Amino acid sequence: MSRSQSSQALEAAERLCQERGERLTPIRKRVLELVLGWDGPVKAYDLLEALNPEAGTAKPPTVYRALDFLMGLGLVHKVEALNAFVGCTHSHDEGGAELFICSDCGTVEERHGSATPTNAPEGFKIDRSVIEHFGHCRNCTH
Amino acid sequence: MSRSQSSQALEAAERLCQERGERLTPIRKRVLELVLGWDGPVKAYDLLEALNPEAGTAKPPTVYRALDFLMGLGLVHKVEALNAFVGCTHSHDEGGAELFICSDCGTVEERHGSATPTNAPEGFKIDRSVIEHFGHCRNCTH
DNA sequence: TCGCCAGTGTTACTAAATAACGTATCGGAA
DNA sequence: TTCCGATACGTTATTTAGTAACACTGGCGA
Repeated sequence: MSRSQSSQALEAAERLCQERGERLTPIRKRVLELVLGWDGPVKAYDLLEALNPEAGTAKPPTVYRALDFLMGLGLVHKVEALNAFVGCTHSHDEGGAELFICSDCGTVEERHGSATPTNAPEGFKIDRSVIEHFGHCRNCTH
Repeated sequence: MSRSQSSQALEAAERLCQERGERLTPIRKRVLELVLGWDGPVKAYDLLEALNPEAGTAKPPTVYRALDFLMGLGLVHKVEALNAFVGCTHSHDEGGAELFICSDCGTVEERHGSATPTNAPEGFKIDRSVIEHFGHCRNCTH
């Protein structure tokens, strides 16, 4: 993610927290910065490592709590198939993201598709959808 | 999954292995039986536990190897968001499944939707898609 | 009969995530 | 001001998930 996108997302996060009466504490902000600045999806334990030279004593719950918080605000998405996390620059109120993940360069594109699939079982009420496409992005198919 | 579905799936597995020159060994068959007979998605370590009274000394690689084999044949799918596995009674040659998972009763419905989403980034070539919908099935919304 | 190879056994380890509980800080009510 | 409750964070320990690496075996073809 580019620097400008990243800082925009940070500002958006500040605003979002203000609106909702949530606190973007230093740890949370730092984790968000790291996720946004990371090249591709990032593992929780890599975040932990990145966090530690500065924070010193961060342990798994620290980073998982921050990630949970950020996911709650929709600022970070989890890539379930990778056990990894990606930053999100979209302003999406509701609804899940549809992720396109390049297996070569690791970049993740996010789209917001139609919430309801055409072929759901009758009467099935969807709460949350996980949609992750793995393949090769435009740059990597050349 | 009902008993008849389960035994049909087992027969289909036998046939499929025959066709492909693969061997449905006792362990693989037993794991498939367990997955098919399980009530909802099953965790690898639960399979391991279920396996052990009989096999005695099964260890993680045993069950993961069997699951990998069965997934390769499309007889089992992994639910990425749950780190769990479900049996598959469909005969689908290619293409990923779309799963509808009831958070109440745990049942999983499998559909095979349109392979290509309408809103993929330009030039993105999809290899594999993970599509998992969580919610409430018809029976559990009443 | 030899040697390969797929399948399995086994040990050990890495990675991912959470439970449970203690501590600090801050803002509002008494 | 003091106390209280809530929220966030620190810390220890444990559980859950998955894999690497190597040894062994039994069948099958040369």
